[in-house]
Amino acid sequence: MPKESTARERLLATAGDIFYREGIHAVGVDRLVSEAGVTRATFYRYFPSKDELVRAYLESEDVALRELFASAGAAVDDPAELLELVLQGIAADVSQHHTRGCPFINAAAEFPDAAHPVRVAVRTHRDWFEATLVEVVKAAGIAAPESVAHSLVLLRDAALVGSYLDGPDVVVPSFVETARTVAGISA
Amino acid sequence: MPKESTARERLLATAGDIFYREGIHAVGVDRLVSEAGVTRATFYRYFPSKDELVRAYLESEDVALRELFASAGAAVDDPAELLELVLQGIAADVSQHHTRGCPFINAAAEFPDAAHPVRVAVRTHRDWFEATLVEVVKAAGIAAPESVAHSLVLLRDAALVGSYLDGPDVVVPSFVETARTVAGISA
DNA sequence: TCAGGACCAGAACGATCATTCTACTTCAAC
DNA sequence: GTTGAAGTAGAATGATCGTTCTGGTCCTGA
Repeated sequence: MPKESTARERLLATAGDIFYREGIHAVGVDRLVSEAGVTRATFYRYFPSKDELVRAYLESEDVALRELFASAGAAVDDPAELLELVLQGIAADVSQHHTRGCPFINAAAEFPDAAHPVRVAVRTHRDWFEATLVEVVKAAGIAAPESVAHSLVLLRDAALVGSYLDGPDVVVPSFVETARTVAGISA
Repeated sequence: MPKESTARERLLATAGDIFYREGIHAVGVDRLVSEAGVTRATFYRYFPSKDELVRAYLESEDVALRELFASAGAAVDDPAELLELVLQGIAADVSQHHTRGCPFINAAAEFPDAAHPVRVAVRTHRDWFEATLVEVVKAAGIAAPESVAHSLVLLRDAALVGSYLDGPDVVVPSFVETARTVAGISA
């Protein structure tokens, strides 16, 4: 009953699944359309190219995280509590949801050209994430918020990658502890 | 004058360059052989498959880093000084040499199957690196060396990825500072 | 009723993929 | 002096790549 096309949504959802789990250059259009139950013609009706679907996939990941932050910000009043919630949220995401690394880092590994739309989407996401973290850290009244936010971005990258390659059990406690140290929060 | 084949060496060197700079699935055998000045027949004389060349590429990266650590260990006596040298070495490597991220992390992004030879090479490398860091940290007389070494592995992952995506100027100082904090070393 | 858009089914495009093959040259070793 | 390994050149394999096309079905809105 959706006025918005269901074929496009299925395509995007399928792409999100498969691109993340198996890589981007490794999966072809045939695979995508057959998995989404859609024909090639329909694919090219909604996306001018495969690259554009890749970009849309990253954009939807970006949107999902922004919404997560927005709802977390709305649910919590105390800024210090929000920071703690963010750290816990990252830890949970890394152990349960994003177990194959960071979609943006993985995509960047496959797209060396920084001017490519896919890389622009990565850049956009990282800029937003960094700026958002600066706000959260600043609101929590922590000194040198830019520097701390930088470190937290680094640590989240590391947590995502490390959880994929070494397992969350080793990495997540290390992430939480290091993040608290950097932010100057006592356990 | 080398008894050892020069064709194989050229192939491996070329693969190291191109795989790192452009990704793995993105470059074909045609490209590799033409860039190395070698024919397809010669390629398949030395490597049973492209995947095997990928594995050999990662192995050579692994060997290079082990040699770097070995020579650093031989050049320095004071364990605390060695740890500092390792941190500086990572910082330098990240800003000057490995500016397209971590070869192992990038490869893992393209090879989702943990049992694949390429992923086994990644596993081997990370196990060695972690164990080596534990030794260095322990020798420096730092408390909880396993935990600290874990954190340093994470931070190096983050520095490599972050330097690629955000630039070394932002990331390297953050890496050095956070690493010193984690290791309990004063500036 | 019928026009038009959304979608399906499937063939076809030229290009490129990894891999294998034949045929010829070069050179060192026995 | 000959055998054989190492290499070159380049065609050929079948599969898959991203993309386009033809033709038909279904459903909705005017």
